[in-house]
Amino acid sequence: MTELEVSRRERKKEETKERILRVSFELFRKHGVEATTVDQICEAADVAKGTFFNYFPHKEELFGYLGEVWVDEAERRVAEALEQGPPTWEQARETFIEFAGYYEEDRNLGKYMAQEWSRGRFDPADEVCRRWDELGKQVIVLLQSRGELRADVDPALIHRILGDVYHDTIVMWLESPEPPFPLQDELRRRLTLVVEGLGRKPKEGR
Amino acid sequence: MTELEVSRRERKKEETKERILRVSFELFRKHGVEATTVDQICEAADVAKGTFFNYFPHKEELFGYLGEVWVDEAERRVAEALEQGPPTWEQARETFIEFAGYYEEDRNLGKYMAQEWSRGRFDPADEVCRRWDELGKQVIVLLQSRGELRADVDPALIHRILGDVYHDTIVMWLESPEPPFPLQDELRRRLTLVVEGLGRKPKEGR
DNA sequence: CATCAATCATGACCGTAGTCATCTTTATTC
DNA sequence: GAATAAAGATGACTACGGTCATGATTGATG
Repeated sequence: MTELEVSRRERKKEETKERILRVSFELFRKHGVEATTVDQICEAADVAKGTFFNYFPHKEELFGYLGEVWVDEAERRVAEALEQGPPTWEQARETFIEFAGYYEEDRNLGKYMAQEWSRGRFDPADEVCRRWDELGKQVIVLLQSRGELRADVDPALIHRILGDVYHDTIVMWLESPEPPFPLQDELRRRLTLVVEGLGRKPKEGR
Repeated sequence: MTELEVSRRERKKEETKERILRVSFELFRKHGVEATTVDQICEAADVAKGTFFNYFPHKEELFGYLGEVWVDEAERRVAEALEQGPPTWEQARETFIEFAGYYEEDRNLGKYMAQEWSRGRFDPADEVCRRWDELGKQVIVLLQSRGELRADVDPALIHRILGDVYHDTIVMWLESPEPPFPLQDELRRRLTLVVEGLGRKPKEGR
């Protein structure tokens, strides 16, 4: 059985990796991320500490895997939305607002993720970050070319500004006392407000 | 000499605290913040590790003192600006843009401070944060009451959005390769763009 | 099956932030 | 000035993330 199918070695590797990931997120959900130590994870996954770091060079690397799953989904949904034809601003906005639902589903983990993002721990050169970034930029360019946003402003700038507000709103929501305000409504409100300066006239004078 | 003037004890305490602060920032400037260990600081300040933590419960606490000096200055400059009469949006903007000069003066330290801010390490309940926050909000309210910003939007929301863009621009500048783009010009550009959605009409149609 | 090379697992070890019981210095009281 | 109490200084110690030389497993080869 030299190359037929996956070798036992490969299988074991996959199993170990899966196991580490599984118990990690179990512990993270139960006790929080900061409160979970690598030692605990290793204990629960029944591997030596060194083994953990063979698979994941840093504790935070674990989240790369979550991110991958997440951005896959995001790309799928955007592509799906685009099949319906070129989007209006409102449609694009709603699509991105829906992604924020992730944070509502798992607030604890979301909190950590948002922090990690804030502190620049997600390497911008990292594939997940690149893809998520690209996704936003694509949509902005498309909206510009459809006259939904003014075309005389650098799309990267628009993207960055909208991204700021998006991110900050989520952080604010994560920090707000229970019960938190409706995240998606607030996102809609803020994004709309800002985008009025980026090519959409306010619907009412001041 | 029971209560006449400060006791030797008090003097020594002050001296020690000052010495720790001084050598800390020396080392931070020379080698960077992350690269400077508490042990090194203690060595240079000639105190035991425990003593350091008597004065500063966390390594990061050192920055509270920088922040205080900084926000004092900021308050002074805003008050001074307000003496000239109620500000236009442009004047207010310029005042705040000038504060960003701090980051240009000491990029290394600025980098760390911005990171710390991003990662929410600055306790919002902390006095420095509260004061800096208050400063921004005051100016927004004033601008609104002068008709410089639309009054039908929650000032806290405007404040937050402008704060996002302000902060993010600084972070982007800190991360940009040398030589960095002109920070203050970029701030002016972005803040203006965003504020157009908050009550100022664009000067040109799209 | 025996041998060998590559790969993977292991836990002792390191550096760093932060804690704590203990000892030292200072101010007070007689 | 000796005794005492309070405040402060100290460094050994812990917890945690991360490294690395070494040993065990696996797959390939004759």
